[in-house]
Amino acid sequence: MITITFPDGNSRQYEPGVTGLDIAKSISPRLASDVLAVSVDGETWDLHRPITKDAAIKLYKWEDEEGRHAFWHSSSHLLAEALEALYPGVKFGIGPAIETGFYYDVDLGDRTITDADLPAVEAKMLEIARLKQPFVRRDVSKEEALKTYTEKGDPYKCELINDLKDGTITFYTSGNFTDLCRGPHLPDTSVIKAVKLTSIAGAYWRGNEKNKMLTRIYGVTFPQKKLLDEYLQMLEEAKKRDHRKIGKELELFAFSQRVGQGLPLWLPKGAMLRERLENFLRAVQKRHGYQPVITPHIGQKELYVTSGHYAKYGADSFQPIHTPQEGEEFLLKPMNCPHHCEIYRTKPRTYKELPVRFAEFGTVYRYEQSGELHGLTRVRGFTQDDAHIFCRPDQVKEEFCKVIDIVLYIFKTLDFKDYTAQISLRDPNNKEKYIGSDENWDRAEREIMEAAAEKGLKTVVELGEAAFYGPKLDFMVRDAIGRKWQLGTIQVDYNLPERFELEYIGADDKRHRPIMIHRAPFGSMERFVAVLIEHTGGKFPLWLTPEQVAILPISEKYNDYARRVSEELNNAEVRAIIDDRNETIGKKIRENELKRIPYLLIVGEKEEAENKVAVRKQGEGDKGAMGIGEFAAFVNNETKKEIE
RNA sequence: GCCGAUGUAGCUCAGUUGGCCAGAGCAGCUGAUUUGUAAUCAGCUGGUCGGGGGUUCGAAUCCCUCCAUCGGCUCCA
Repeated sequence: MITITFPDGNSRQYEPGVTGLDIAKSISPRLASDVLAVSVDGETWDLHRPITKDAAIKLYKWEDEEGRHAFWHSSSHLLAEALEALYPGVKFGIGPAIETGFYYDVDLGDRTITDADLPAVEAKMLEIARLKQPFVRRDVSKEEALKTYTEKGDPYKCELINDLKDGTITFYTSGNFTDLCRGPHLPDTSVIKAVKLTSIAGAYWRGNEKNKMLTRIYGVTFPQKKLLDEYLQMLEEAKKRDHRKIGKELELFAFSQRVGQGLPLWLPKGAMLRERLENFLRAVQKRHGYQPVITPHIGQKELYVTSGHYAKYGADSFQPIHTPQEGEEFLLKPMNCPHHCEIYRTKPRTYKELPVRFAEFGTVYRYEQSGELHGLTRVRGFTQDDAHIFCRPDQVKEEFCKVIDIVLYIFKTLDFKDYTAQISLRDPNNKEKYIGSDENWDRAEREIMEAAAEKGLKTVVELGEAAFYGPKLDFMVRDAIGRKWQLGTIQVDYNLPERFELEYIGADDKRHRPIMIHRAPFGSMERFVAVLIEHTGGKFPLWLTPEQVAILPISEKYNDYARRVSEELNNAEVRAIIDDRNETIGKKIRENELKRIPYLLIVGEKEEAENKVAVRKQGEGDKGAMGIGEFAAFVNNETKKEIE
C-alpha cells in the first residue's frame, strides 16, 4: 500500500497504481465528477496517471487555475482534432492553455480561415467532445517521435522534438489525434460542454519575426453553457469601459489622421483631468525633495550618440531634423534623461548635495511600429512624469524605496488595487545585449530586489525584460479586458553617468561617479489616463473629474438663479456647469448622468425661493435639498477626503 | 513591420447578391412648449459612401493600391 496525503494533512492508504480519479471517487462521486486534474508532489498530473509511491496530492477542479489549465489545454487538442478533420494536411505548431482559454498555431498551407469559418470548427469540436474520447498518455523515444512527425510531414513538431531530450517525450492521443505534449489533460473530452473560438490572428513561429507567420486560433471552453454566456456577457461589459470609447464619449481626447498616427489631441476636458493629475504629482514630488526642470523637445544628434541611444534606436526612430546649416542634425527627444544629465553637469557637484532629483513632465516622441499603436496606451508622442535622481552608491536603495512609496501613494489615492510589481533583470544567456559591467548589473539587480522586499511588494521576476542600460521595477496594471500595461517604472542606471562622465566630489576630496535612477510613477500621462478611464468606467473621483457639478434649471425661467448658484459654487472652488438648454428636466438629467457628472443640482421655483439646490448624486438619485454654501462645503470636503 | 478583419452624416448603425437623386435614430439648426428627478413635439440642415486607380452602360456594393482603425504577433529607450 502507498500513503496519499491530502492538503488538509490527512492521509489514506491506497493500492499502488491508484489514480487521481480513483482517489476522488473514493471520497465522493460528486468530487469525482468535478475533478479535472491532480497535483502529485507539486506536479500537475492527469487523473488517469497511476500513482506508484507515497505522495502528497491535491485535486484540482474548475475553480482552480490548474484545473482550468488542464481543461483548456485539452480543449486546444480538441481544436486541433477538429481542424485536422476539416482541413486535412494542416500542420501544427504549438497549442497551449493561456490565462483565459487556449490557442493553437497552425499552418494551413494555401488555405485561409476566417471568422466565418469558426462556427463550423466549433460545431466539430462539440461533436468530437460528445464522443467522450479519453486522453491517453504514452512515453515515446525521440527517434519514434521524430519518425511519427516526419512521416506525417509536420516540420514544426519535428523542430520541437529536436530540442527535447530523449526520455522526456510524451504523446497524448484522443480519438484520431495524437500530439506531442507534456500534459496534463482531462480524463476525456466529455466535460467540454461549451466552445467559443474567439479570434484568429497571425503569430510568428516560435515568437521570432524572422520565422514564418502561422495562423493562431484563439478559443475558450467551459464545462457548462451558462459559464460561457456569463463570460461573453462579462466581455461585453468590459468593452463598455474601453478608454477609446469613453474618451470619445466624454470628449477627453481624440486623434486626427491629419496630425498623424499615435499623436493624441487632448480635448479641453481631458486636458483639465490631466492637469489635475500633474499638479497632484507635482505637490507630492515637492514634498519629496524634487526640483522641477524644463528642457527642450529636441536635442542635437550628438547628445544621443553620447547616451548610446542613437546606436541602439536611431534607425527606427523619427529621423533627424535638418537645419539650413549643413551637417546640423537634431532629434526629437525620445527620452529626457540625456537632457537631465546635462543639467547635472552645469556645475560641480559635491557629496553633500546628493541626492539631486530633477523632475519634468517631459514630452517625448518614439516611432512605435504602426501595428503597436493602441488608443492612449501606446502612442508616438507622450508625456512622461519623468524624474532622474542622481545619488551616491550608498543612497540607491533608500531612494529606490522612497520612489516605491510615491508609486504606492498614487495607487492608493486612485484606488488601484490590482497591480503586480515586475522586476526585470538581464537575460543571463544574452549578456552582450546590455551596456555596462557585470559588477554594476549584479549590484543594481540585488538592490532592486532588496528594496521591493523591504516594501513588501508582491513581485514577479522576469529575466530578459531589463532595459539595455539597467534593471528595473515596473508596476503592471490590467485594462478592462485584462491586457497588462506597464504604468509606474523605476530603473537603476549605472551607464548614463559613465557615458556623460558625471561626477561629484566625495568627502575624500576625490572624484566619484553618481548613480542615476530613472522613475515615472504614472509612466506616461497618456497611458495612465487610459488605464484610469478603464478602471473607473469614466466615473472619475471628484477631485479629478473635469466637471463636478451640473446645475439644471427646471425651465428657462430659472436660468438666472442657476447662474447665481454657479457663480457661488465656482467662487468656492467647486467646478460647476449650467445646462440651460430649453429641454425637459428629465432629458437634462439623463444626459448629464450619462456624462458621468458626479452631482446634478436641480433648481426651480422652490429652490429659488429658499436659496437652495436639490441635489442628485450620479447613479444614486435624489438626495434632497441643501443650501448653496452647504453644498459647496460638502463637495469640497468630499474632494479633500479623496486626496488625503 | 507581419497575419486577419473593418472603414457609409459629428455619434451609433442599415443599405448582403452591382440599377431611380444613399437611409434611420441621436446630435445640430428653426419653431412650438416652460417643463420637478434618466429621452416633449414638428420642420429643416448635414454624406467626395476612408483616399486614389480600374472593371462596367451603370459601383457604397466587384478588382488593385494606399491610408486609418480593430484583434493578435513582433517591438516597447
